[in-house]
Amino acid sequence: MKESQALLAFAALSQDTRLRVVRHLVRAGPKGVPAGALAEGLSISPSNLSFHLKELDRAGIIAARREARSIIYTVNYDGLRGLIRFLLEDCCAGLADINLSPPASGAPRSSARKERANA
Amino acid sequence: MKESQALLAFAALSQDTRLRVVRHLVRAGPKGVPAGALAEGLSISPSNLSFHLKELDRAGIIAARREARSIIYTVNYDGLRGLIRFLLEDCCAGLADINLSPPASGAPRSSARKERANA
DNA sequence: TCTATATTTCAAGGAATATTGAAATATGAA
DNA sequence: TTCATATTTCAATATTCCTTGAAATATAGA
Repeated sequence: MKESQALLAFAALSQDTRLRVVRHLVRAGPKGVPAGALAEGLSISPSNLSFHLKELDRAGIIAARREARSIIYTVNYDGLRGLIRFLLEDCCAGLADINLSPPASGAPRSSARKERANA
Repeated sequence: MKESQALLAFAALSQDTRLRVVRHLVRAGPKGVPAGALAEGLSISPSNLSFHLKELDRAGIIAARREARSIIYTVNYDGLRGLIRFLLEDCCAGLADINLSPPASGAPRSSARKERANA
């Protein structure tokens, strides 16, 4: 994932309504949710939802398919995976000092120790 | 990590200058970088850098310590870890359908298959 | 074809963010 | 204390983003 793509994705997820859309879609799974139901579920106007859906789509975080009169939105798992990988590998863990376990008390030479020592 | 905290973090990382600051600090490691050197390295004005540093700090992504006349900035590893965990657990992988390996060709019932089938 | 439904697009205004340069604060040295 | 350095704060402007409501587009059924 290129940095510019990551910027788009972060921007997409940095807005309350859009984050709620994503979580809604994640819960729904691969079968997806039609735009109308989303707007209902989140209590926002169709036009406003549409604006945010376009943003999420542009960022590669969701996908759309038409089904009769409805447009069904789903999460784009590859897109989310790419963003997580960017955070882990390209952006932030060049140091390998990041693992996902909670900061263990007996952890060896973790930078978190230094931070606490400085507080 | 609360959703509101995640929103702050995404917003913090969704801006070009700030993402560059973070990557710079990650490269520097726990010893950190003084604000002046950061401004030089990124070719932005001290005042503008300061604005963005405050934003990153507010989001819990960096930490600061004073050392004589300089203020040394470091990445806050716990903060970044928290964000990655939010993406993996709280936000997006409730489905467990996300793992970090690239979409394998023989992967079982991955939603990516459905997406390609619909393209 | 005409009508109803589902959604998007567009334009306008309002709100939040980013950039700039000047002034303020904190530290250390002469 | 006075001066120089390192950084932040502030106010003004510029830019980008969000919301709203009205009009446009696409689909399906009578």
